[in-house]
Amino acid sequence: MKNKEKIVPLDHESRLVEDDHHSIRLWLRLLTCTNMIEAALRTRLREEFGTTLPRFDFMAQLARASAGLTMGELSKQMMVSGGNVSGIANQLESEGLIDRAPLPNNRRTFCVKLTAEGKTRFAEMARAHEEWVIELLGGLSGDDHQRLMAALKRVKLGIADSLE
Amino acid sequence: MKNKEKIVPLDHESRLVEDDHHSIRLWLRLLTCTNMIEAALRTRLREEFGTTLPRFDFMAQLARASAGLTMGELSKQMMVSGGNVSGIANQLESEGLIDRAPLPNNRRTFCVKLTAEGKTRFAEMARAHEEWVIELLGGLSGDDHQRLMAALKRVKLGIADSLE
DNA sequence: TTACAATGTTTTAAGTTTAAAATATTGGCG
DNA sequence: CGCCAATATTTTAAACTTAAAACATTGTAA
Repeated sequence: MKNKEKIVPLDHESRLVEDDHHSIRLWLRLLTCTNMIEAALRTRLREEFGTTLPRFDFMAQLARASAGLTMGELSKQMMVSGGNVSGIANQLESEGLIDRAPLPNNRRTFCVKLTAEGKTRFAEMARAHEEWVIELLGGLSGDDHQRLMAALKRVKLGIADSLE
Repeated sequence: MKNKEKIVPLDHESRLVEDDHHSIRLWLRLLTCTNMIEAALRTRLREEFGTTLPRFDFMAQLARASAGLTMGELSKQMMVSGGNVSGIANQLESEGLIDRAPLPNNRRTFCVKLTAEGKTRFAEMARAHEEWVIELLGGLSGDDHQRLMAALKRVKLGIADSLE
């Protein structure tokens, strides 16, 4: 374990070895970028608003759906398990930020919405969140943005395809 | 909640509304792609090898460090807490997949390595893992790969910059 | 030498997350 | 109607994760 001449930050790409397939390299780079952004957003949400990324995400889904969403829809959109959204919903409900109303035609489900206070609180967080993301991705040119969006769209479609 | 004419998979991008900044759109697309790949890899590692992503990651770090690593080095490279690697190491050790050998000159630390069985098991998993990643990213052309790698490199550098 | 700061790891307590089992409700079909 | 599969959600158990405290060892400096 000799000293390195240059200290470089370690991350998932350190896992690479010379003969790894280029798809593995791409995947690890994708993972590193996402983890870095997530870590920054998580830290700031905790420090500035005393909340977590999953809770912000939960509220963000509701902010976009003024008619409300069911637990199942929230689970799918957030890409987390049903049990997970149950837990988050319990927290947000006990803090008065969301509201679960029964649906008349189906007693298995209910309609989850932001309360008035929830909307206010989310609006503050969303403004800061947008600034942070713009700052984190601000080093990219407009061309980079467009190319990345297009390439990631193909990634997304390719993944969906490969999962049948 | 009317029927859609076409069923599309829901994901983080469902959070978007018309006036979101393009950086937000890019971030959510990045997050969606990463989550989809992670979920697929996690499921397959569990189904085919009865293991988890963190355990795979731990072994992957050791596989490329034939001289072994200390717990601290593993913690840094995996970007997780020390307590976390301790827990994973206990599991893998009790399964005989890794081995902790004392270092003669420093009794605080030890050298973690894959056992012979660990190497064998990891090699099987790594082969499958590489296939899965290639399959998941297989929809991309060589040009796409190169452009994505380059653009994500700029993303990574930009993030590092914006975090001082 | 002794004290004490620094280093390396584990333990602890609290919280998150998942997969799977359990619960409750709906809808179809004999 | 009565049964049973499908759907929607919650609960449970186990694993993961972190921050902070505890523990052990090393290095340093009075």
